[in-house]
Amino acid sequence: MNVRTLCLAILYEGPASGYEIRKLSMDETHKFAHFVDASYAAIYPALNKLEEEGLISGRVEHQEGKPAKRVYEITEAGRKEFVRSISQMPEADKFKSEFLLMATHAEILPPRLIREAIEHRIASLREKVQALEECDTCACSPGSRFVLAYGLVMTRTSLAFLEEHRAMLEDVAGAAVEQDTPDRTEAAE
Amino acid sequence: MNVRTLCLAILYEGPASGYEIRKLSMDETHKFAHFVDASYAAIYPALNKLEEEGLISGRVEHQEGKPAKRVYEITEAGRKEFVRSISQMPEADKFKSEFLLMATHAEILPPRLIREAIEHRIASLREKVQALEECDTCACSPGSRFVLAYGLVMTRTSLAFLEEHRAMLEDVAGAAVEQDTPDRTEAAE
DNA sequence: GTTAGCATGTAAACAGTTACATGATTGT
DNA sequence: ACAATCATGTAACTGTTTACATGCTAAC
Repeated sequence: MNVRTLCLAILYEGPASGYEIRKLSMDETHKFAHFVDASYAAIYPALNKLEEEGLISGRVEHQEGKPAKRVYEITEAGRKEFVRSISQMPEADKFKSEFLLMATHAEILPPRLIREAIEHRIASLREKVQALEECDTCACSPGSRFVLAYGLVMTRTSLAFLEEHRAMLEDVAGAAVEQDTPDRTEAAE
Repeated sequence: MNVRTLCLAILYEGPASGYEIRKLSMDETHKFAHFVDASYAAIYPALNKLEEEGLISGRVEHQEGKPAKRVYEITEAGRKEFVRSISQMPEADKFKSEFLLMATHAEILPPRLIREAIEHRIASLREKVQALEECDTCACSPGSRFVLAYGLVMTRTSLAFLEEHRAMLEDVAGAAVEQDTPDRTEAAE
């Protein structure tokens, strides 16, 4: 998904400014967390283009004690365009994990690093589980409830797997590295 | 992860040509499937740059009945650089799902589309589970075994969740749309 | 009086894709 | 004859990020 669709998706829920869209796209507990996290430099031009196309309409809103903000609202044409853009057969999920890349190479990395990375990951997965558990599922649509429940199940599964199998990585960490001995050629090829 | 690191990761396992790296990066059952899928236009320049930097070295290999290929091998400096590049604390996993975006908005989409998307997803998840089950885990390192096992558990969980809760989406699909314009749907490719 | 947050935006750079260009060989 | 696979590569484009620029208010 691109920033354009992200903006439409968020504005479909209700009016927001560029700044608020950014905050929402970063909030892990928000449903859009499953999709993108965009920077301001991507959001503002996207909003301007969407307004040019008549898919959203903006108005300046003055606030006390804060700078004025430009609040956008989705138009009827925008709603149609959004529905059209999510009506194609979805592509397979895309997933990238630096942790799994590290895990694959546990043997050639220092045990300390592996242990730290595991602890770090467990901590952030626990945080995410907690945040998802605290979401008020009553407040949202059935579709969003499905997605939140899915996120919770997947995050719990990920956490449980790591807690159960962490020894698999910790026990082999550093096994294929000789620290002091210079020019050690590895046996495995 | 970027194409540069992908190339180093694959060449760390053994020599390969640009064409072969592409194939490996696309193979869902291969361990690198968890990381990136790069196009030729990204791989070839990356390989040239890595060779310039002395991190890999290439030689032309002539073949009978096929065009010659340029096979690259990782150098000692390349191995060091790869270890260095995966030694930073891993960032949180990145995940994008067009299916979940669609699911979130099940209410405003036609039931037919939702049903098709679910069937499609179930089919591809089943394929992935089967492919992962057929992987010969004995042949690979403990780190790779961990990653493969993780992939299998997560894929099975995703599949089970969808099979158990598909009704949640199917029952609400189209609930929030007025059929004022009858059957203006075009056949998707 | 400095840091943090609100708010919008631009310029330069980077990463990566699509489409194109080439050419050989094998199979239908 | 035509398509598919192997094999390498470039040009143009898209999308996105980093760093910068501005300025106002609130809190420490």
